[in-house]
Amino acid sequence: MPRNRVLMPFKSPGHAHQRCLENAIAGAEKNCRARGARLTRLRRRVLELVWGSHEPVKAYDILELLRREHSGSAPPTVYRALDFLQAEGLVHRIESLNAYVGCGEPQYGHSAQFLICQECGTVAEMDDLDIRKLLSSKAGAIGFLVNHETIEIKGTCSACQAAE
Amino acid sequence: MPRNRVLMPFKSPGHAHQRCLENAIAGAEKNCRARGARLTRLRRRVLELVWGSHEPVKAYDILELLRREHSGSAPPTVYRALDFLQAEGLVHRIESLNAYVGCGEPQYGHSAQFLICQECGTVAEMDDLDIRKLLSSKAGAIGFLVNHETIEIKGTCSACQAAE
DNA sequence: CCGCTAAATGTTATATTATAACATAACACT
DNA sequence: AGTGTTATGTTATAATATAACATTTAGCGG
Repeated sequence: MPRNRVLMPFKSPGHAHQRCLENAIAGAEKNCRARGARLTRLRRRVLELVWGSHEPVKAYDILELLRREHSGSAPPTVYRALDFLQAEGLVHRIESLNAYVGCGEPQYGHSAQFLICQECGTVAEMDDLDIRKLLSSKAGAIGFLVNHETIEIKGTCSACQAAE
Repeated sequence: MPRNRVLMPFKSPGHAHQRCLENAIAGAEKNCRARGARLTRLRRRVLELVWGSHEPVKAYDILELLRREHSGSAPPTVYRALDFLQAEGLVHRIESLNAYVGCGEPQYGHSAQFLICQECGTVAEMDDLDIRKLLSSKAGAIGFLVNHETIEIKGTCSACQAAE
């Protein structure tokens, strides 16, 4: 496995999202089965809604969609499902946006680096060992032991730069 | 100026906080005067409250303190002051905590890296060029142009490690 | 100093995000 | 089927943040 990868690239012209989503769900099913985690109907549906795009999705937007399918949905419905999905590493929370994105490479509680395009809203996920190593070493230089990283980078993706 | 620095170290045993706070306020006054920004009574007071400790302070905690001094305080009072202070680089918002910390080295809109101790709540601010360069280069590798970084690292500070 | 303008603050209301607490239902295991 | 556990439903409320408009204050040219 390459040590530095872009887990979710910015949409290429030919991005087949239906396929992308199906892969994500299938992967999630497999992962959960392997670990004995229960990816229930509701949780899977929330995962699908988060994966609806490569843009961050807000909890209350998910709620609104859920309510169309099942009127008994309420905030806890969504937040509990998101908590589960996060714990399983199937989605990530973008702290600076109060929103959620699907994870391209589920891994129990791993952290990653997010590139957020301020023009189109698309988010790419990197999982770069060099970055983690450098942060760890810089923190270590003042005796700090790293447990978890939140790295969210805002800027302009290549497609949007080209479009200017 | 050294290119990599820890702007706010974890509390050393002898940390003289009164002095630290006074320096911060004096520096802010100077900075604002130099730039024609108006550090009003209210804004300065909010800055003092944020600098009350090296732990992140929440907007509504500031509000409660303000109300003891002036009953006409309301959420916008606090959020406007915080917006100003952030714009001037005098405080930073910690996205993952919905809270604010004073900035040790005010600089118009600069970004930084935060080390947040999960034991004692103390936050240290680093402003490390190597980290910025690496992030920029890794993002650049997929054509992404960086505008702003949010880097918040949670873990254990050296004092708390020693105390275990 | 006066009056004008722009900026800051006051005030009321409300939007947005998230969790507590307890009831009910579904599941997994014997 | 019985029982303990996990998930979901339901109601209420907490915590965070902003909109919109009124009033006050500061800066500045005259």
